[in-house]
Amino acid sequence: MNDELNRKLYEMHAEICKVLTNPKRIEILNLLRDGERSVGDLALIAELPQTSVSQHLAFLRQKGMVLSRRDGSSIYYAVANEKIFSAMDIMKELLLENLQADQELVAGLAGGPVTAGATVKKYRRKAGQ
Amino acid sequence: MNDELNRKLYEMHAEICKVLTNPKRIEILNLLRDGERSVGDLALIAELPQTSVSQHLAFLRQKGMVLSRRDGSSIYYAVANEKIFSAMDIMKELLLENLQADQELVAGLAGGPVTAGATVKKYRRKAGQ
DNA sequence: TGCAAATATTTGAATATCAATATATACACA
DNA sequence: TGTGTATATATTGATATTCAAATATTTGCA
Repeated sequence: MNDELNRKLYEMHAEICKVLTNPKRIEILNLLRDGERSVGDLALIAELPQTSVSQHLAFLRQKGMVLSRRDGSSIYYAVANEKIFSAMDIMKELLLENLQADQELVAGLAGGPVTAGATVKKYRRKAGQ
Repeated sequence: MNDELNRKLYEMHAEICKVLTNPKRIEILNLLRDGERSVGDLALIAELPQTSVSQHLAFLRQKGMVLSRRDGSSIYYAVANEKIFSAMDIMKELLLENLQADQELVAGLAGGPVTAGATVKKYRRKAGQ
């Protein structure tokens, strides 16, 4: 019955996560951690072309992740919901823990096939490539 | 000095977040919430072609988000780090809160331009489109 | 009104992603 | 060894994303 609705929800869920899949957007969001900033400031600090910053801000705005406020000729952006930082932090932790696991895997392989085989036998991490 | 390294980190951070930007991957991850499942089961439950499930699992595996274990002719997948669920949950909360905010905005606009104007004056939510 | 600064939007080319199809591999069992 | 089942990989065409360059809009101020 609400199969259709579920699918729609998954789509929206995936869609909003796209906010975090561009390195420049992540950098911009990080710059907004300690409060609002103007477009020009963001461009200056991140060393990005204004037009690029503006594009990413438009995207973030369209997804409801940032709010904008005009003051004179400048426009200030702020994060709409601080929860985005929690999500970012968790994903970063995941990234770092994965990197660490990979490193341990490599170290294990270097230590000889016998012990290495034992540590990766039950579950396979990153088969292929 | 580590400007280059920072950029690399942002890239990897953005890259790992791609795990969450496909509705089918989100559904698959949700199915793994209560433990491991075989590829066939996942395909059956999610009503997706096996080849599609396999592709998404390969992607998740390549990003280190799932581990696989072979048992006979079946291959069982499990989430590698439960933190991914926290990130998913937060993003979903964000989504729902945004939907709610939009709804309130619409309700405000329907209530007449005077009060509506007052509620959205300071910060702008979703300018354009 | 006209000009400059700040920001936004549009456009096009390169690249990435997706789903579907076809093909390949690994295992179990006879 | 041969066959069937489970899973993986490769390819292809359609669609989406990205970046940068050009252009447009808004505001402040002379």
